[in-house]
Amino acid sequence: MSHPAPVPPTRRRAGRPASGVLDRALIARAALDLVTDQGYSKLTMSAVASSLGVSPSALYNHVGSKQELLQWVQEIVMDDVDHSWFATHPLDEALVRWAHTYRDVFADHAPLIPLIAVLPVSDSPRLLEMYEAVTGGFVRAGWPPESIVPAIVALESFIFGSALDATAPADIFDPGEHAGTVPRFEDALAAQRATGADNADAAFAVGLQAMVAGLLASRV
Amino acid sequence: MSHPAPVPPTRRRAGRPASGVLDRALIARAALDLVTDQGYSKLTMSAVASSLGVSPSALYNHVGSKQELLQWVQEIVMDDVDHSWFATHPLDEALVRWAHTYRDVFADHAPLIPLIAVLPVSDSPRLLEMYEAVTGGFVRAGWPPESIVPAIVALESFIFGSALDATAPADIFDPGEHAGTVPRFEDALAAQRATGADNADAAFAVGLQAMVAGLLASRV
DNA sequence: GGATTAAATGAATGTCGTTCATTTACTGCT
DNA sequence: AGCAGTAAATGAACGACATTCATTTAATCC
Repeated sequence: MSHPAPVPPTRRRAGRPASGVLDRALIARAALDLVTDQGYSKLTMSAVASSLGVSPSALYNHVGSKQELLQWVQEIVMDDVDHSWFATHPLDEALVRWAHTYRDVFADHAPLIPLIAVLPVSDSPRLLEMYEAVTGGFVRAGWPPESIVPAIVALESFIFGSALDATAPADIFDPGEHAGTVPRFEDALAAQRATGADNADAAFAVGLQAMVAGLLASRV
Repeated sequence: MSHPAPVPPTRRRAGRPASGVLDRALIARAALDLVTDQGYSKLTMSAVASSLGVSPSALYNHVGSKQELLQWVQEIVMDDVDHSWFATHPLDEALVRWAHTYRDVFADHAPLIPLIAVLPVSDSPRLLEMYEAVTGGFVRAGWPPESIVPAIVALESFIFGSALDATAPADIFDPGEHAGTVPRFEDALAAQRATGADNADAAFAVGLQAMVAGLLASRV
């Protein structure tokens, strides 16, 4: 999981080092590793710098801001979203596969969601590549062009929301001190709990099914 | 919109003031006003304090943290979500009404989304009240109890995702420098644009229709 | 080989949320 | 009425952070 920390035992003296110490790939990788084993709350510029054996200000020779660094992380992480099925499978199956991998990736990277939801795609070639693949799936299924983007955005919205939801504690719906004041909700909750299924997972599965079916049925 | 700033012209001296200066309602209101006319980026404890004519540390006699203050804002804002139709209208109509108001509210309060998506409902009586109303709608429509909570969560996930999406700039999908590399996507984009409809709004409408129809059709 | 540029250090800055010692007034008890 | 305890202000201070800047050193370009 985590890479060998390339912290040199001897302190580097000021001035440009003989061999390049940093570059975009190294910094992005260090950030991702940090996130992977310590979470986003520990992702600070200082922490990234120290894991690279470098002072924080050195990073700014390569990256403009922490925001930009987060975009680099997003780019890497995006690789785990599988859009390959759009070229080979029926649209509904491809959508389900895509949505599941997409949601799983961002459930592990929830803090990126508010970022990516608002990020211009031109800043992220891989995002663009993904959209091209997904669009291809709709086109091959015979969808009218003007309905494709809204359908993708609707699915993505559900995916992002579900990824956020997946990070919530399991007992989030426990009425606590207000028990008894919301009887129907408590019934429904108990019945759901009795199924043994994880609530977030069940909601995602059922919602995805519903939306895909609903979209394909209407093909507005 | 914004209330008269109750900043006293004369500086208060240290020590407990004769008449209560702060309370929960005042602080929450000040925060909401600040957000309403300056946005979340300007919502700092200092700004809230100064709009109340008080020093920042004074707030901490009433609120435990900024997080908690955000929860107070969320509670107020939640009032604009309309769940009244669940008692009076067919389930599908009530869901659409509810979802629209819910999404509109949080489109104006996007920074609250990551908070509420993970907030224990026991911390928010109004949230709980809303769930009771929504659950009532499903019950009256004859839904099996164990399917209700997942359906609500699925809809909520879509709503939160759509609210985030609504805050994105309109030209977010412009391929920019990568124009030409994603032809099918660019076609779809152009066709959508030609409809004249706002993309986020179209996506929300079509996604909501699809999910509601899909859910009601399956009633898992 | 000299000028320019790139890339490091380390000190410094500014913004925030939050804590703490201190002061003052309200409240409850006897 | 008087006193103890608590509540609610002030203002100074702290600790994280992201970010900037002056300085130093090495690579690169002409």
